[in-house]
Amino acid sequence: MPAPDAIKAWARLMRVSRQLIERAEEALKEGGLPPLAWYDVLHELAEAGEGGLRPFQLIERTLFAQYNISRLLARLEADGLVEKLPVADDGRGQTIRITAKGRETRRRMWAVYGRSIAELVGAKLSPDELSMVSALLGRLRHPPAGD
Amino acid sequence: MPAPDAIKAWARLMRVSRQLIERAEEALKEGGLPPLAWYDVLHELAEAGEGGLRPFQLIERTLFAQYNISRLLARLEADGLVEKLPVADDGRGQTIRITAKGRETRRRMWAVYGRSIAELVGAKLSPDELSMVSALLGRLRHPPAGD
DNA sequence: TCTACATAGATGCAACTGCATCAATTTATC
DNA sequence: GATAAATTGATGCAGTTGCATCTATGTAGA
Repeated sequence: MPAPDAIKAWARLMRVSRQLIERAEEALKEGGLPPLAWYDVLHELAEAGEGGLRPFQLIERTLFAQYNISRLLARLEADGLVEKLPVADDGRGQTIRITAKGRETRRRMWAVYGRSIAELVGAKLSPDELSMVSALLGRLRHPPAGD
Repeated sequence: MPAPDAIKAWARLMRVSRQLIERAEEALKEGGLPPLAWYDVLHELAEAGEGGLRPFQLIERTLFAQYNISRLLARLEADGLVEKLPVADDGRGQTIRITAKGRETRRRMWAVYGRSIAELVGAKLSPDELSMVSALLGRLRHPPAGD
């Protein structure tokens, strides 16, 4: 039903993303570091700064499922990488803040993860091609991204 | 460490692929159909025809882990979608062949999956852009694909 | 205010994944 | 041909995910 061009692009997207994720996970594992999902959360929290983020904000940003974030945060807390603070004006919620140890872990992960990105993507395409990829994929996003 | 362009392309790739997979899985689930992974295997087996495929060939084609294929095939067999045949010249192995019911399931899955591809990708980019995506992603593959 | 409804987050249970390892062959080496 | 090494596929166990549901709190409407 879809055009052959669309099927091919879809297939490439599926296989390449799977392959790249696997490579990046592998590199982290070899470095004795936590999986990619931890990085995503630590990254968002690091960017958020001292104010931290509510779990539901992490869900919006990372696209992880609610129960997934809930348990991931429990593991991160157990490892001392984040802390859960009660939030003043909403008794249901909590604010998640990254700890110093969390920042350190994120830094060590980035040393490996960043290298993977550089090798797997940065070294394979020219700057022009990279921004072309970003632009085209941005159109596939929901909602579409213009840049 | 990687260039900002590379990071952005990577981030887009990660998020878009996650999002698209989720949408496609969702559509299948709503149709009361099995998950994407089943389609991948049934598709390969349907293309292989009566000769079938060895599990290790499926691993090469789909990039699933060995234990994953092993158990997925057990489920497919339990559902009567594939059959396992002993292979003459190799006592260790087996040949997996899709059944009529398997072909039928694949067809019903494609009706939904194909529509997802058309909507999520085919409708978002022009034919030129689609082949551009395929070409660029092909370069990220290992080994790189030329076309 | 009382009741209904919505939202934030956690959790029991079943299914699935990842890891390590196993058993059964086949292939290579001597 | 005998022994070691490699390959094929399965599986026990622990950790994770998905689903449904639950508790607790907040919000809206009569």
